[in-house]
Amino acid sequence: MFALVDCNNFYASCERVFQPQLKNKPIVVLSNNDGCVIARSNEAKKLGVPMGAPAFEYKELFDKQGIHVFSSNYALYGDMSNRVMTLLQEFAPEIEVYSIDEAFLRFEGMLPNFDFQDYGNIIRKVVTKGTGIPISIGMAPTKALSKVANKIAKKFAEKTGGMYLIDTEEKRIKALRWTKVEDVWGIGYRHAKRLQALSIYTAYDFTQQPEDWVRKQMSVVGLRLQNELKGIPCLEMDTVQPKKNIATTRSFDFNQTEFYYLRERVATFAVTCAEKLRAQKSCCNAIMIFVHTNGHRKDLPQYSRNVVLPLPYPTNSSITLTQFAAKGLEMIFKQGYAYKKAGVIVMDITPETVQQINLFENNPIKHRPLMETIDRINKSIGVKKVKLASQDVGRTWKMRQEKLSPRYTTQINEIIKVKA
DNA sequence: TCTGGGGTCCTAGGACCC
DNA sequence: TCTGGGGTCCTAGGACCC
Repeated sequence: MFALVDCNNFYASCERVFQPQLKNKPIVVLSNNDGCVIARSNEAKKLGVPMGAPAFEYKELFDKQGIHVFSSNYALYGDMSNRVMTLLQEFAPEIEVYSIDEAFLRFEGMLPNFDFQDYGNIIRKVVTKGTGIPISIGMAPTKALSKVANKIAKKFAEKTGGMYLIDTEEKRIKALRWTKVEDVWGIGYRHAKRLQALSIYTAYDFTQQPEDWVRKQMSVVGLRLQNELKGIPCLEMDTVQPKKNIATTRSFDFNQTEFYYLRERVATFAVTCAEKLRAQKSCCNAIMIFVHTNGHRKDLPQYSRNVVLPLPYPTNSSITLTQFAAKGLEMIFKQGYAYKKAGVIVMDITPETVQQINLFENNPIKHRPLMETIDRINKSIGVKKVKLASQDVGRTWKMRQEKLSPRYTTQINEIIKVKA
């Protein structure tokens, strides 16, 4: 038996934990730079705020309807997520943290008459009491079906109490007939359109299609999914593995035209990638740098390019990666364009312990003690206190975050105050 | 004025090997 | 009409997820 545990309106719920007066009030959370809506409370959804809505277009609605607006506070959401996941670990021998607000649990070794419904209710109570975050749970014999069950739990929260179990053939069929094909986990926009054109409207319809046809149209990915929906498990639990690519990319608050600015941004992105690599004890063997203009501005000339540079040896040194990032930027930067976004992606990641020394290059690991020291200092006195000179030492650059809430759970001076 | 930031997997085709 | 028969690796592009 699998369970999919999902936090309800996660970012909005995190904000609400520390501002309980916002219970039952509409809340939205914005993306970086306060660009567009990435999370909504149920009340905000009912008021007609769509996912991805540009904030500037909806400002009037926010004001008129008294919608509470927040900038993204990832320090808070990440910490709250860890708390939820830590509690969930107590309930199953295996857990897969699927995203910041979702986890699969796999149950094994339960007695034949084990009451999963009751167990799910207990998990909900413990997590909500321990963190303040409301959750929904779907349980079923496969991962894909537990996703379906979760959707039912959430959609019919009053009837289900936020926990739904698919444990009979009858319930499985009923659930699949209720699920629209475009809402199935693993069927995206494109496949949904194609399936609908062939009169395949529900998850149940999809399970009735011949296997070789599914295989041909949607590859083994689609076939696995079909089996999962039929109740045949094909998807394993994914334990935490080191990332294969690591990206740091940002849109700018305003268009940048100067090479000088972009070089600083790209250097900072490279440093962040290096830090992420060191945190997972990996090195990368290639680095990609990209820049592009604002695709929404049809009136401006457009330019978009990337370059992948192989590295002479595996590295996670901020210094080395910054140097290559600058070199890459020089290769692709063109004067005369208004750049809106840039990013650095480190690729071809290998474990730190496996070091192939290059015959013709100098000692590739000479930066390691320095990097360890920087990491240690930044950890003890606050992130990003020690920087490279190529970064924004003068703090010239800042993300727009006008509605940022305090980091209640990770900064001692921002901790919530309770008045006597 | 303003429109996010991450990830994964699969397939086909090209380039190469013997 | 005919033009071998295996392989591997890499990349771009497509599809999906949160």
